[in-house]
Amino acid sequence: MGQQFQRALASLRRMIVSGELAPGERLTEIPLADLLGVSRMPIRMALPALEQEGLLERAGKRGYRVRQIKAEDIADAIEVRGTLEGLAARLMVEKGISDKTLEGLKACLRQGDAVFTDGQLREGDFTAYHAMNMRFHGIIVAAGANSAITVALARNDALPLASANSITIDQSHLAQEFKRLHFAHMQHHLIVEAAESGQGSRAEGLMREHANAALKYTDLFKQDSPLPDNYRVIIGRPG
Amino acid sequence: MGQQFQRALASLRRMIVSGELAPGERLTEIPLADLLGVSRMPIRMALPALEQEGLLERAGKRGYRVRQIKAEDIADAIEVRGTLEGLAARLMVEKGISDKTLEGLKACLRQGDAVFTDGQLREGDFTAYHAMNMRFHGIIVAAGANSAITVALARNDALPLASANSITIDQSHLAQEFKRLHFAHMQHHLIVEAAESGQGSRAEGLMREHANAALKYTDLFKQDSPLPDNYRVIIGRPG
DNA sequence: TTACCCGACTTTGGATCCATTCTGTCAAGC
DNA sequence: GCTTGACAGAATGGATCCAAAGTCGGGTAA
Repeated sequence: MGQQFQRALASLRRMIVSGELAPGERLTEIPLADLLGVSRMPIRMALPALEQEGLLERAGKRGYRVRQIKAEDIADAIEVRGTLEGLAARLMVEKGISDKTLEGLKACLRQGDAVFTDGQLREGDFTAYHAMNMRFHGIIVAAGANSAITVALARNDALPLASANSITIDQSHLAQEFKRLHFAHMQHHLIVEAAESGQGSRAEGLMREHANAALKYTDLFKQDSPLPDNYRVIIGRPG
Repeated sequence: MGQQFQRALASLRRMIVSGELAPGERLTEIPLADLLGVSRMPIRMALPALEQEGLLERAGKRGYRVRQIKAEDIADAIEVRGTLEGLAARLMVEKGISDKTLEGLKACLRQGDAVFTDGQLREGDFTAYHAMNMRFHGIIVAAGANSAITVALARNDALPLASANSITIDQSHLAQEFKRLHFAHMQHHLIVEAAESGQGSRAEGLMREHANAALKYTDLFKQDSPLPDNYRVIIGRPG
């Protein structure tokens, strides 16, 4: 759509996710318009969009407030993500996995292997893993060839920490985090192995379990403040 | 939100679902505003909302067009619905089904039994079944107590014929349709039996399969015209 | 002193106006 | 004859204005 609308939407989204707009804070159109230097109109378009994304909720009959994201919300979204991605994995196998898809997945495996085989942490390892991980999940969802899954996942992934497009790293325990991602990558291997063998149901189960690789960090949200400084969030855009 | 917006949204939704606005038809704001007797503003709010619901799609950089709903889209949405409702059923069992929930489900079973036990068709049977069916599915989703499932299902159900809130009846084969619904109701019985016995995984599988009770009618959409006259669609609102 | 009602102010929803951008058509040039 | 470019018309995005609805506070009466 419009330039101003896109800018307002992106700005508000960023301010909410970063905690600049505190959970529970009431948002009214005019102050936001002044703050962002636009008229009320782009704000009026953006607020319902952010409500759709689950970042805002209506405050009574008038106005919106920033939604308090609870650990439970993220855990719920991760469970749904695992279920839907599991379904996609099974459908991918049942419909017959194409050579191109299989090659794409194997390329992801190789890229992940390259990160982990030298056994030591290097600058850029996390972003490299993250990029590969997004591709891996994206390929499976696309190969599931079910439009409703794609749509449902896109909406479910609006909660940043629930999405396969973001990973959260505890920078004060890098070695441990490295092992955690390594384990997740071994799950990638098993998923591809199952898919290649035509084991759709096994692929589904593995994919479901794999979503839990992110679950550990939902505890962080039991505090109502933003993430502690030692955590780093990497968020990417699908595709 | 506003009165005019709600009216515009409802009117447009009805006109799209009924085929009054043909699939592929291009929608521009001013003619729609004139048609509904409102200003452009409510229309401008309604069109993105209908795009979110999957009833419209963007037509290039300017304007929207009515989305062509394919049989495949509905089949996809039904598969996702079965998967998510299955997840809800399992969670309901695993979290411990409450007395109130169980009693609600059993009430649905009794209401359904009342429809089928006298063995003959009566006026209002389909609407009675439909009301019960909505409650049954609603109770299970609510008892799953996973907010992401609720949200995902609400969005997935925007396609009318994919939702548990609508049933489609072939009025030229009423006796056969009666049997079809009877079979679906027997699945309800099995689901409750599994839930009561703590068989979460069995409940999940049954619920998944149960979604297919609606699948038969996706063939109807292979024609690009609206439904034949002998089909009757009953659509309800959840809650 | 407390509860209820009335009024003023704030905020949102709707309409209209203006500017920008896109699209389609027609003509000219290659 | 086909392609490209320019111009005109139309549609959208953004801003401002107006009306209606809601909320908050104060005052009065019980």
